[in-house]
Amino acid sequence: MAGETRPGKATIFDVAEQAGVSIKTVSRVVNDEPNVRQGTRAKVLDVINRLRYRPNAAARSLSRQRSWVLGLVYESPDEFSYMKGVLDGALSACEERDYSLLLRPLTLPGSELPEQVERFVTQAQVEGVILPAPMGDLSDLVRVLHRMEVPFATITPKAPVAGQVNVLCEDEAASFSLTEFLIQRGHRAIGFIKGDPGHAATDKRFAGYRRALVAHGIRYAEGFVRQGYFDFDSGKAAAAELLALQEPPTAIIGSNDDMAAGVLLEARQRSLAIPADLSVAGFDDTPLASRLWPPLTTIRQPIREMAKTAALCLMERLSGKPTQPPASFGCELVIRESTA
Amino acid sequence: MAGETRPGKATIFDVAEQAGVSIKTVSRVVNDEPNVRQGTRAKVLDVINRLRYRPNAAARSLSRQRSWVLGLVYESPDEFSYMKGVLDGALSACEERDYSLLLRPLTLPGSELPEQVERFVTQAQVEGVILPAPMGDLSDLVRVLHRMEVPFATITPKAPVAGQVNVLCEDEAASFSLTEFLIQRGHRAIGFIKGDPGHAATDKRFAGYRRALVAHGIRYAEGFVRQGYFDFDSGKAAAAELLALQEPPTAIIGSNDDMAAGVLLEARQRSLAIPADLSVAGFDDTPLASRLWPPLTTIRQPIREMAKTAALCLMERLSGKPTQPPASFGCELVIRESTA
DNA sequence: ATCTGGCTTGACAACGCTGTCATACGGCGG
DNA sequence: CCGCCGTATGACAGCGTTGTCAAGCCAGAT
Repeated sequence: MAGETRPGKATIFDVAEQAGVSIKTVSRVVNDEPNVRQGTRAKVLDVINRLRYRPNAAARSLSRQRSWVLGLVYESPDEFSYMKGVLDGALSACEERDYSLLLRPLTLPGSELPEQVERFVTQAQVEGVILPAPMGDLSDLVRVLHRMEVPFATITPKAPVAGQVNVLCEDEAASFSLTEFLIQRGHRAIGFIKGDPGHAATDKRFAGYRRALVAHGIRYAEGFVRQGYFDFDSGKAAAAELLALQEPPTAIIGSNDDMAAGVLLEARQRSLAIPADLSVAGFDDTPLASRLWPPLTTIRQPIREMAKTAALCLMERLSGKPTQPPASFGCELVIRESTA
Repeated sequence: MAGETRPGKATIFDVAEQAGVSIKTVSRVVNDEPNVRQGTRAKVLDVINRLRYRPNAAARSLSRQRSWVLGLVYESPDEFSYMKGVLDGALSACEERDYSLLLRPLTLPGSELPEQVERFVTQAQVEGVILPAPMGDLSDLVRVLHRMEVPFATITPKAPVAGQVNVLCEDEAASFSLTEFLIQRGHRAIGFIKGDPGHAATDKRFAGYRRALVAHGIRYAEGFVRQGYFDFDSGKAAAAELLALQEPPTAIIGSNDDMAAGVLLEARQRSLAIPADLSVAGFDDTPLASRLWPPLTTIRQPIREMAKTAALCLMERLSGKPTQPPASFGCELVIRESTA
């Protein structure tokens, strides 16, 4: 019995020859197609194992006119925790279904964005693209994908894109419950730091905050609201303004954990005791939230599952199956020691 | 003039036909090969633009027997900042050279690791793999790659792998200078929390610490050293032990920022003032370091550049060019308010 | 005028796999 | 014994590139 002579990689021809069948039969076995006799199948599988045969992806792609490659286009923030959730979710979906995932970080005010995305998609034959916020709201980007006829899935877009997969979450409700929680703990003067205007979460979280105030008969005061950009520095700066008010708020909500961290630092520098003098809360429940002092009360969003769902739905679409829009994801209030 | 009739995607045949040349000539133009007359080249380029022709990656891979795909195999930690640096660096290299990057997170005590990696590599025709610490030290993994004849690049392995790209950094020297810095600030009782035993950084950082003590005539005390695992919880636990000593250290070095964050939290819970009662320092200069209170003194490692170098060297090797080992990277002491 | 050699160019066979279609085989009802 | 049909199998043509090799052309040398 001549062992494999190791002539580079085994091809479908080698398997066919050693198994005494045609390449087509090998192909059938490899792809689990019907109409192959038990015995034949076993014989082929045996040779495949012996030869360590693995189908060539390029050849398969070429022949089938498919690449099984998904793209993930994102804006890369310093504090990467949220994106890590997206990444993990997407990767997990890809692993399940034998897809590959390609990454494309983009810097945002981007005039060359359409070309960059086009190059990304064509160069690697990307079949479908995942667009976490705020990518799904960039009309340039969406237009390019439409023109190239590349399906995509948005994660928490401002407005769902018609004809595409859109994964949403109960941001407004979550913000409502967080605000309500603070109100129930006795807070009346609650500051709010908005996120980047480009993100849907910004509007929804703010809306939930307002609705909670109204629902509990608290007058909404514009002076307690500041614009931030989802990053530490803007959170710190906003907190500085709020805490410098004549009558500063007794609680501040940051629209994400990184901004809430900024609030914490600013408060510390003003020697405020947390939560005695000031309650602070954030959104996202990133690792940062539990590492700060005191650990942050925050909203946990199932971002990993959301991204996974986005990827899976996208794959369904690519296989031509009828897709129904995924349900909206719920969030969870995580109470820690930064609020009282 | 009949515009493009949009029959799916344009192929090299379409271009050849419209330009009145053979497909081979188009191929020459596309690949910037010599021996094409100026005029011909211009004519072809014109048609390419008009038709928005883009070469089919699968066909190209199949024909050239190359995929231009790199793999990144890593262990995915909660605190992802370090890996984000690796990711950014690798992606940047890939973008420069028109490679694609595929990710493969692995969970570590992994018995199925060899199969997982083999599947990863074959399924997507990965040409070369990047192995950030501690992946380069897993003999199972290295063995599989050797067997499959897949070149790889390690980032800060314990021992450089012969015949492969190895990117190193001056971890020992950095640790020495950090420790020396604390000594110069008057500290004599300096605690040290080691990282995960599987990482090279663990040994090197510890060695630098010891060398600095000796260099300054301070007796090394085993009691001041604790084992950690590069994560928040182990850092906090180690700090708890150190601070419970009869004569606790006046400064504690965590082998990374996440563990230092743990120290900070533990200290806080014991109502220790930082840095008055206790100085704390970390490694890596992650976003976390600057968001904590007080901001951490730490060591900045050029991980992004290191990863980029690893990727670029790997590509050189894949193109068959003679590669010389990259130089060792230096680190930088970042002094913040957690030390006094 | 002929030969030589360097540019240009094109014809055609891979590359490894899947889709299409034809063929062989083995009952089964008439 | 014939025709029919469903299952099992194989031959062969793509899929879109690139590599190989041959051929055409033209200037300069002989």
